[in-house]
Amino acid sequence: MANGLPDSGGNRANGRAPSEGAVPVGADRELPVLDLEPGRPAPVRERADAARNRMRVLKAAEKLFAETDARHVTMDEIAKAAGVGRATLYRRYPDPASIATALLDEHERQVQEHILSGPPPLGPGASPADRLAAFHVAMTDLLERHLHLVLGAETGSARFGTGAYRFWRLHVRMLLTEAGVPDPDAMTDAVLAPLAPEVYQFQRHTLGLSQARVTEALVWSARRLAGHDPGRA
Amino acid sequence: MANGLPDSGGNRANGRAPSEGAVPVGADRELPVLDLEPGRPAPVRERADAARNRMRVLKAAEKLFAETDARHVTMDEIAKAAGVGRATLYRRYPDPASIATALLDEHERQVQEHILSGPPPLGPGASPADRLAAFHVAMTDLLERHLHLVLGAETGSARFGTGAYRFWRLHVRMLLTEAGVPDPDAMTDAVLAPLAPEVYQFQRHTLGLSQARVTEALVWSARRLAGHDPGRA
DNA sequence: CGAGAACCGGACATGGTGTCCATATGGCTG
DNA sequence: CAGCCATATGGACACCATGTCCGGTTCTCG
Repeated sequence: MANGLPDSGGNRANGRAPSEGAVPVGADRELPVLDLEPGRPAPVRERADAARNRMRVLKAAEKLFAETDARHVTMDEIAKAAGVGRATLYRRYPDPASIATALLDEHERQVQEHILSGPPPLGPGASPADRLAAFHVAMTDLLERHLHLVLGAETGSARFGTGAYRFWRLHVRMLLTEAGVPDPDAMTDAVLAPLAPEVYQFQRHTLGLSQARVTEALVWSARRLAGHDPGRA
Repeated sequence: MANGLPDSGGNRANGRAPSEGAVPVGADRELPVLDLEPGRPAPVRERADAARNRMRVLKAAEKLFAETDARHVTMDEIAKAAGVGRATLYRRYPDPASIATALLDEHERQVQEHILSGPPPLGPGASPADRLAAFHVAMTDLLERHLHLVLGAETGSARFGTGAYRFWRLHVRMLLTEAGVPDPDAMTDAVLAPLAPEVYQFQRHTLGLSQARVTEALVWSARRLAGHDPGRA
């Protein structure tokens, strides 16, 4: 997975607000995430040792996020596990969340591409209700497979600063608009809210619900909200 | 507000899970929150200086939560602002969240009482759809008035450990069941998710939506989900 | 093959956490 | 009313995590 130079260029600047304003570092890339250039060869050619270390870091972080509570993974631990110094880590990533984001990036991008140009019902062509339902299926699938990373990357309010969230938001807003839902701007975040990683974790692991039940509940609710409405109030 | 000895007895033990299991301190009180005994006079009589200090702490914390980002309020700041030592704070509250919880407690309790025995549509007597709609109105009202406290108390996954959440969950689950919604256990948390303080804050202050729009979107969606369904799938 | 740039990681300063213990204070009893 | 004991108090301590800096090392290009 971490073989396609996932972040050599500048995709760590995807919008997490560290604390108060003050644009982090490289505030180019205004696009949500989405920047479909398969393999641009990095601005100045990455040094071999740097690449090797980045891979080690990514691999170690992946492991840590998976094996321990992703929300309490620390830069120190990652550095130790990867066998590099902390400063080396900070050179590339400002915090654990951005490492999780880097690991998550390609998976999210994949879903995004399917949404934009894949086959229906996830891609264009189906009815808004069907697309919204398919979106929920895809998202719960993503959550199920990479929950630890999502917990590491998009917890709490950080979620809303993510480039990924901007993308999901745009998409859902469009679907709700097409479906004729009253106030799409206000509805969108309500529709997206159950996909917060904390909610999914609570349902799956505290409540013990199966993935299928969670997914089906969301699908049902998607259809109910965006489906043809035979005379609503 | 903080005049009725809001927490002299033992309501700080309302279920926040600090990190990993290990029941905090006073694991009596298994009830959600709800413990309607107007003014039981505290186990052993609280010392006067203790009472005075607790009031000072509560007042200072309230101010801090309101004036600065509630999620970054620290025990140190509260102690300094209240003019007491840190250890004094720790004696009563394990972390800032539990202080926010204490401040929030009576407001939430009030809503809970209205739900249990107030007039319809919030209280018993109305249709499930109407009650769910009224619930959302009451909740957004609570969020609007005390967002800073909720952000301090129920952020991220902490929300789910709260006694309050258990109560809301029970109530919504019942309404959804009555309304004939398919899998209430899975639906409930999806319905509750948009009421997470981070979501509300994002809608109100990042997006700039009015309270009315947010509320109405939730009300619409509540009716849509729990309303009479002319032949659902 | 050598010079310069990029990278590395140990060390430092800072700030928050949670706990301990000697001291001060309040409430009860004789 | 005085004295005692339990409780409350807060300064100090040890720990952990964060970010940053700088001297030394390693790579790449000419």
